[in-house]
Amino acid sequence: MPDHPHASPAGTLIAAHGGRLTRTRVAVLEVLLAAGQSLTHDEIGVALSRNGIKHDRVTLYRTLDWLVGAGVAHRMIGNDRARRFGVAVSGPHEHPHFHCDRCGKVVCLEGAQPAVAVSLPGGYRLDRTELLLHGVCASCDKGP
Amino acid sequence: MPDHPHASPAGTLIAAHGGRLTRTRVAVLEVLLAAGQSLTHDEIGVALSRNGIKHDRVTLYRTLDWLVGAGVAHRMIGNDRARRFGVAVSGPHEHPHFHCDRCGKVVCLEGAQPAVAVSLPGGYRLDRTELLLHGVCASCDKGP
DNA sequence: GTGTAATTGCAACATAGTAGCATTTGACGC
DNA sequence: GCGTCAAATGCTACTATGTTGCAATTACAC
Ligand SMILES: [Mn+2]
Ligand SMILES: [Mn+2]
Ligand SMILES: [Zn+2]
Ligand SMILES: [Zn+2]
Repeated sequence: MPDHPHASPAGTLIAAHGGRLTRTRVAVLEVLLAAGQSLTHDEIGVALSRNGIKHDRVTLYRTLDWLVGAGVAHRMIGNDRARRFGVAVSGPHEHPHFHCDRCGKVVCLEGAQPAVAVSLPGGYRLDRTELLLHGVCASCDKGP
Repeated sequence: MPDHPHASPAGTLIAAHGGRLTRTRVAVLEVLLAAGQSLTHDEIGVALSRNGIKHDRVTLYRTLDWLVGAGVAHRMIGNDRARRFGVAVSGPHEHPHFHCDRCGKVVCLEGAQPAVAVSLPGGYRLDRTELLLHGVCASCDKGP
């Protein structure tokens, strides 16, 4: 719908992955790019509305699925059973994450995943490792 | 309901944590002790039924919550959004876990959690770390 | 045995996500 | 620009997983 959607970094990213340039797709990716942390489906929906983007719940789910499938975004499940989405900056987010066990917030941490030396049972195939630090975030630690 | 529920390891464990010895509680813990892996609420329910233990869905949820609160069991969330429960053998399961991204199965791995040297943002409090290995389990790798 | 708080069972509710299908639209060739 | 058509959308239902409120039951201390 914008005159030149390709002009934005979001549009470029989407096009680079062979996806159609749709209003919701671009808007969602812009939200993810602007966010400093992983966001839930709901949080993204609220952000879209704030940006004046009318959208459907299901379309948003499908848009997020597409972004993940295309490798543009990554998805992780929080202790609150909600999936959170973020831009996949370099590969499938090979960095540790912090999960706030109070509010569910997830933040990406700097630094590489530690080298793992764990032996798997026979026949098991390893795809990737994930290091989670669980605790309480700054705002939850203060607040009630 | 059994004549001497204290006689079983399950009964002993529950009593040691100051909990009332109820039929479902003992039966659930026995299922967890017998399982070689973490089980979902549903899988535990099926196991109970197979053992002839009539039970209520909600009671099972509450029983599992109690076991986790008492530190007898631990709970983790899988990529399929289902919580899985296992006996907490030594502390809050300080060992790595393997998650099958195909069927959701979770298995506890031997070995200790690697020492982590990640710096958290200011004000964040770290409670525990969790190392997840993602991949495909042996049965999923064979089967369709 | 009795009293009482913990536990259960049931029905209703909540949240997060998925499926089917008719309608709309982005991209492509002209 | 214009027609074509698969990809994407917007609905409406539906599923899976877990929670709440409350009256009835039960384990256990006495
Ligand atoms: Mn990340
Ligand atoms: Mn474990
Ligand atoms: Zn928090
Ligand atoms: Zn599997």
